[in-house]
Amino acid sequence: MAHPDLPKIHREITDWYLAHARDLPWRREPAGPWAVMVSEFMLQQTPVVRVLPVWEAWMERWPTPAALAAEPVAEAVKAWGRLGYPRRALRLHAAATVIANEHGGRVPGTEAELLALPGIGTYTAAAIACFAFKVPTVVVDTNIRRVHARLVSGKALPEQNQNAAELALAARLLPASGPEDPNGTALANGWNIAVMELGALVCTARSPRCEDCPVLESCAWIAAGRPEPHYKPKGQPWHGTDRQVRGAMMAVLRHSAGPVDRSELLGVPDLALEGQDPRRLNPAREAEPVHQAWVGLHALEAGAEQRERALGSLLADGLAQQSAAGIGLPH
DNA sequence: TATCCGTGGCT
DNA sequence: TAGCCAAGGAT
Repeated sequence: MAHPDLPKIHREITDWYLAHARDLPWRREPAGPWAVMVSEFMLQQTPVVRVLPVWEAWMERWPTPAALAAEPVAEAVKAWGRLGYPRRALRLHAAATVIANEHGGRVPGTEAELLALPGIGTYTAAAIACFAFKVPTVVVDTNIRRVHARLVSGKALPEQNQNAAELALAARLLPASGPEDPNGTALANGWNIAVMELGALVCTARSPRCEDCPVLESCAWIAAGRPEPHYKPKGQPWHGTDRQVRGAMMAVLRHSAGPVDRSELLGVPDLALEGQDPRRLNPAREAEPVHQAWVGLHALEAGAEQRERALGSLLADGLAQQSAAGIGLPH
């Protein structure tokens, strides 16, 4: 698409958004910056449908950064549940603590300030600034990159690593300010969220619903005959990895009332103890999450060395803490 | 810069 | 079914 009719594309995509956008709670008034920030942390690499219930409970319990900062980080990790990447819970709690202590309890509104907070990188800083503070900035996430790659560059997928050219393209595509919107605020905000939503709902990675696309006629990828990706995406191994072991250990820690015995967490189950530990082996309590978490951990094929390594990394990350009582969630 | 970091639904 | 993929960040 050498000379895209940008005003036309802007109108088609923003009109599509007005008609088809999901009604997400962090987009509703009066959802404030904290609501947006919590959603952005949870949405890092996690689908909306899994975030929704956790976000609702989180905002109910911790309606402000100060409320979260006032509680032990273990509570954040437990409330994070099974969203995955629990380090995000640590960082959200840490960011809330900085906000409470250094920003008067209010989420800062500039990208530079946001970028300085733990767990906030380029994307999240831009997203919070744009969505919560209406800053007309360039937002680039995986959805937006994919839409741009297809619509403008004629490729099936964006490059594996985001590069300067993509950022420049995103900046070029941003609607310019007009007489009714001198700062370009509403236009930029509406455009960013609309393109992201289009990528999430229509211009999806695997089975794009091109028949529902508002800019099908302008799409360079369609014009090129929908060529295949020019590379093979790298897989994300799981079975047998340290991550799998860490996940199983975290499940045990999340569901345990207090610290657990280190050797037990590492075990290779001690058959002599079976039936004696009410936390994990009492048949009457089989249905309890903590029991299932223990069973899941012990069922892994990982050897002692790998379990040691996984636990060591959890301790190093601050997701687990060692005390005289054993291994528990951080305080 | 390449790799690591969870979880589960979908194709 | 096995792999792919999801509003990334830190190192």
